[in-house]
Amino acid sequence: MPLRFHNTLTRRKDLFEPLEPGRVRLYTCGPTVHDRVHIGNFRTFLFEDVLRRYLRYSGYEVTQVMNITDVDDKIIRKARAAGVPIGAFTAEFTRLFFEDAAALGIEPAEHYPRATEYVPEMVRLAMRLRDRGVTYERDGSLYFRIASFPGYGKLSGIDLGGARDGARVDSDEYEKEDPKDFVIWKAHREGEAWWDGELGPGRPGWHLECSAMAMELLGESFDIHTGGVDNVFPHHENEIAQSESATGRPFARYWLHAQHLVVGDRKMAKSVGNVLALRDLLEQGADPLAVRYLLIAAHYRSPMQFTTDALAQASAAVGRLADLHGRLRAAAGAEEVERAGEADVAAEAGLSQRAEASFREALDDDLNTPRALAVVFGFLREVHSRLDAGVPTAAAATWLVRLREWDRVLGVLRCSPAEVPQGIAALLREREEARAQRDYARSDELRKTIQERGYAVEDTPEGPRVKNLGAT
RNA sequence: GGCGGCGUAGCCAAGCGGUAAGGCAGAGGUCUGCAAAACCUCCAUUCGGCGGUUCGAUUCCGCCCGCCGCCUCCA
Repeated sequence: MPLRFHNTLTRRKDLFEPLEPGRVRLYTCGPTVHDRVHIGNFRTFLFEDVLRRYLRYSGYEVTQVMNITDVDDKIIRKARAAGVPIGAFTAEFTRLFFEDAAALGIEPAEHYPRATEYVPEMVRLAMRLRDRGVTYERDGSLYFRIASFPGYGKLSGIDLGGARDGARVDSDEYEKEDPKDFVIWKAHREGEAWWDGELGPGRPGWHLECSAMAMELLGESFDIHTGGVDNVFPHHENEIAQSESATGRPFARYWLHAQHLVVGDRKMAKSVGNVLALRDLLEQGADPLAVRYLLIAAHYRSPMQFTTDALAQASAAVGRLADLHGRLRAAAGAEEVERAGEADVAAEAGLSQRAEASFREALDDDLNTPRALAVVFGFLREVHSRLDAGVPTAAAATWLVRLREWDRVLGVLRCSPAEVPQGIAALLREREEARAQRDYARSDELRKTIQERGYAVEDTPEGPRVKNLGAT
């Protein structure tokens, strides 16, 4: 089954073929660490996480780069306002970003380059552009002349010819030949961070960062470049212009863009004032796995509504998956599971194989996570049904393997077995005794006590089953 | 004004030419000391509206309505 992605460059679903067989080089635009990253941002990062996970699931070795932009206008302004050195300011928000990313189960990328650590590379790239004659200088700043790049606009579809009515022009900028020309190197201004070098005192433009770091870590041409839709223009368009002007080679071959998370019909954004950080939701008692589930439950190219109601629904869905996981684990037994191990595919029941084929088919089709989840739930129902009918544990073991394999991509399964504390176990034993003696009043009272301590008891033919209600 | 996207059941959300996936919520049932879980059944003659193309359209085309994003830093 061929893997296809919707490519912003071609506006079609293109067959995916990496430059180097078996290996994918992926550049994902990361956060600018001037504030806490909100869940709208995380929608994109989770899309990228599922992307890398599915590429690996499909057998590719993945080299992912996610940049951390740790110097820009906003950072400089905010750090100064806070009276904190820029380095300390960004270090804190970088730490918080990694903390939230880990809570959401985002797999670490191979590289997290900081812009401030790649200034020499950026200067080198800027020099290459200058040598090519596609730049010009104004008051110590270096600008890229977009008129020099015939392919300008191929990503975003903007038409260079027409003047831009309604487009505002940054009054802060110095005179440019064309309003769309962009800065490569910003001349030093009093009180701002700056570097010295061949280009004179100043700091790199934002677009230059990504180009330089991508080329440095992935090569001049690589496979996939991703980001939010709001990056298509001008950021990604400019990256292409400067990168391809410098090298004369294609930059990224597949451009994938995630749609926004929407709250009350507006995109979630600081400027709108409707942002929610992961921490806000956790403080309201949300399960990070439910947040993860919710954010990958819609296709990445569709705008997605965020409501607390939808989050509660996601939580219920995650709970059902956890229940199936627990039931399979109990049914299979540790020993069988280990023997079923790796990918005992041949021994798997046809159910698993059919479901696996559908699962891959869904994700091969431009990473259709909602469809993949529908497959998982179809499997869930069928497995429960067969378990109700009393299947042999060997089959349960293969199903358990199947479910866990899928979770390598989805990452929504609770993996901690939720060990039952001693005190709870004692209460459970006591309750079982009461039930044996048909003392149901006592039994119900004990259930209530156990529940107050955060555990739910469910009676099954094989004995009581306990669920950790506050589990993460 | 230019470029792009969205409008599918109470809610979230797939499908995009062959007669509406999945989840949540809801109703009935099986099971159960009770409860829960699980399972079974039901829950959009209909996909913002109006036309058109077609044997057939939620899916293609046109127009209209509502909404959003980018064009300035932005996931």
